[in-house]
Amino acid sequence: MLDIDNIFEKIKLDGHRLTKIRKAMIGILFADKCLLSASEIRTRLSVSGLSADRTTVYRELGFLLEKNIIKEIRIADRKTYYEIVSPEHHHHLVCTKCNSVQEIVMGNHLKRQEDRIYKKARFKVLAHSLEFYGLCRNCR
Amino acid sequence: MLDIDNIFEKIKLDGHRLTKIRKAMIGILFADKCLLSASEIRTRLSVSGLSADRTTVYRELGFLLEKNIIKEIRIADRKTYYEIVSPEHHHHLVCTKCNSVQEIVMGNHLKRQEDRIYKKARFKVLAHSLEFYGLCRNCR
DNA sequence: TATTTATTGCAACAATGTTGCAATAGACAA
DNA sequence: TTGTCTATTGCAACATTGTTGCAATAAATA
Repeated sequence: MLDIDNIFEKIKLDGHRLTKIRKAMIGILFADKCLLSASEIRTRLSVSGLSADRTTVYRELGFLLEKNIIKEIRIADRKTYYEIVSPEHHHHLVCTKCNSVQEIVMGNHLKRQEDRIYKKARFKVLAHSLEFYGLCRNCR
Repeated sequence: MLDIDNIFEKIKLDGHRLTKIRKAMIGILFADKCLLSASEIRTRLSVSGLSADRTTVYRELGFLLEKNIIKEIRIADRKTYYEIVSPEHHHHLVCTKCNSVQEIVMGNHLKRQEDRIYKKARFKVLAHSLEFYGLCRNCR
């Protein structure tokens, strides 16, 4: 899932259509390495000359989520953000001053915790969300 | 912050009033050890005979957040939940089948990661959010 | 070019959250 | 107990996010 053309191909092979809006949305999410909200995506679409209804954007996000092309992230500002699924599992460093977001890769420390949770609480962890909030290099 | 009466006292010492709704909301959040949404809190209020406007509930939640009496948690169902601030830092195990939520205490594993983040990315972590999703003991 | 149906836009709705303003009710003093 | 002050509340009105049904449109293939 590194190349945008692989994504396009996969969608077609699954019997779906490569519409202008779909291609543009994937392109926007692919190009922009930070987190984007539904309304931000919609704004970028219209900036690039493609006006899409709110409904369409949400439905397309649902489609891309289902296809595991993007994933949803909720951070402390109460909004829902989306990002392209990347091969490397990562977390986010959210600057509470300038709102910038960086990615951070963290080894398998959590995996060990999850094993412990299973032993201790009999709870089978299938996924987790971890975000760090603080001050980025520039805002410190 | 273990005793509800300490909370009441602190509020009065700060020059604020102990209204029926305020006391009831703190009582509800204090009694219920799981996460509650704004509308759930409002429902519980009216069940206990206190009808409060939506606005009032949100304003009171804002007040309690400011006073650091409660904190906000956002989990993957897109809702915002609240819980009493407890002395022990903990995380949540959210069952994706029955929606139950348990707390889990995790030592200082993340602290070590946060030091590493500072050294590596020059990002000063001030807070984090970590939730685990999976199947609880009963739903496995 | 014609056909099929996935995708889109529109209208209408639901839930969550916010703001301004006038009315109400805690807390305290007399 | 009563009066005063002002923190708190309710109401109306609004903004944002997200969803659903249905008819119109436009990709993909023959």
